[in-house]
Amino acid sequence: MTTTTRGFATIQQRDLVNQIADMLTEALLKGEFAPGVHLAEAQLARDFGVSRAPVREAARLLESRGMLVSQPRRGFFVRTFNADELDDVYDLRLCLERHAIRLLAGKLTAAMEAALSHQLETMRQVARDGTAVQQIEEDVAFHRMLCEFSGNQRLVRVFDELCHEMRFCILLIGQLYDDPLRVADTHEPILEALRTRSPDAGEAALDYHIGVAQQRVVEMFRERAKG
Amino acid sequence: MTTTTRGFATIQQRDLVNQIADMLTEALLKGEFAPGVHLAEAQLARDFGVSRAPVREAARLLESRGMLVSQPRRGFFVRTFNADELDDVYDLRLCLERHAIRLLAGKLTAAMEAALSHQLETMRQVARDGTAVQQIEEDVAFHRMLCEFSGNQRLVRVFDELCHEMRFCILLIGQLYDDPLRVADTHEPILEALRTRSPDAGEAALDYHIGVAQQRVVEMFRERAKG
DNA sequence: CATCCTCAAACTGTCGACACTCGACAGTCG
DNA sequence: CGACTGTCGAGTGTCGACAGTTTGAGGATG
Repeated sequence: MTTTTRGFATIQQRDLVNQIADMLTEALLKGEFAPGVHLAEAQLARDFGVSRAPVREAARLLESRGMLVSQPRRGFFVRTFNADELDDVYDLRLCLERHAIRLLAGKLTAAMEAALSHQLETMRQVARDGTAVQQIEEDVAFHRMLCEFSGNQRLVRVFDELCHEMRFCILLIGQLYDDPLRVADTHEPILEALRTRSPDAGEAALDYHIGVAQQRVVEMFRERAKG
Repeated sequence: MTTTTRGFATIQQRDLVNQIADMLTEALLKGEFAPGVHLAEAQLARDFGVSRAPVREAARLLESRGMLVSQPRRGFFVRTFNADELDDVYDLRLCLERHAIRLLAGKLTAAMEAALSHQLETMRQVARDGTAVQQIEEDVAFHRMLCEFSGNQRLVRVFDELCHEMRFCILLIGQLYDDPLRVADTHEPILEALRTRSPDAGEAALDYHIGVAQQRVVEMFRERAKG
């Protein structure tokens, strides 16, 4: 949140490209476009009431995020995931977070610990009275903090990319957590390992935590593909 | 394959966007644009003899690859790296390759081993009578194989992104290897560890190999920034 | 009935044009 | 002399249009 010297919030003059990208992203996450379907630029441009140029650029943006794919002279299509690709995403995510927690264990500050604790509390809160989307977002936010606090910004960027793809798949599945409060609790061992500055315990906790999620999500995704 | 009215087979007309992206990439890697410099769309369009639209899209592509950055209403600028960012890239790369070699150790086939051996031989060849660029490319190719053979395609994609950035920095530095043949040889322990299916030895070999490169490259980069 | 061909509609790739914004510079006022 | 304002050129954001390509339907053909 930036402010001027007078305290006004700066005018957020976002360009059309980002607005369109956000709206497309939202639509994709809501499942309004079936995987593999063709997105016609002209049609989208009409829908948004703009010309094709910004739509094209927004589509390129989403392509770079792995949500769309393009074929020359044929245009953009909604990215299709198969269970193996999703498995790769989780595998890579685990790789990143293990690394992050190993780095973090050696440099955890009181402020970081407080932030993580607070985030865990937020997760428990939305586990009780929040939507499924909120639960997922707060969950992601916790893991993102681990990456941020690791100090490797490049790692955070990749993590964000992977999250986009995971969200995409998860919201295709529909509801994810059967017992959100229990899911929130399974983050406690990770934080506990960090408190004791133990990278090995941290890795182990992560392995378990993400492994369970991976198994569950990929399995559900595989089922959905059949049905 | 398109043909002219005269019936001559014309060169496969690749997308302008990709052609421009490739030429821009090449120019960037050659250091023809100083880091931080502003790239004017209209000027580039004139240089390439095309309109601004494909230039814009190519620039977006390079932005997603981390070689350019854009500011709203101001356009595209050549990405500036600082030594810390480069350090992050190497750190992440090591993280990926460690994971790859761990996966690979459990599934190495004879064909994979042969391919890696062959690549190592190629590296020795260009170490004797190749250019610095060739040496770097064959080196990268070896490491890329490790990622590919790991079986995680998503990991390969991230590796490729990181390589783009590393090339970008390395060719900014200028010459890298003082003794290319020795550098090629330091890949042998990695392959040897794989032959014995030992993930731990593989990680250790990688840690050493990449650690040395990281230290050297980042150090040289830091020096260059001062001088 | 299956296959090939023709053709029109739809769509993408590219272009040139216009409006608006940003930054620099000179001029004005206190 | 310093700060503010008006103006101007450069450059981006967006648009509508055109040309060539892809697609799919429907008819012709074996």
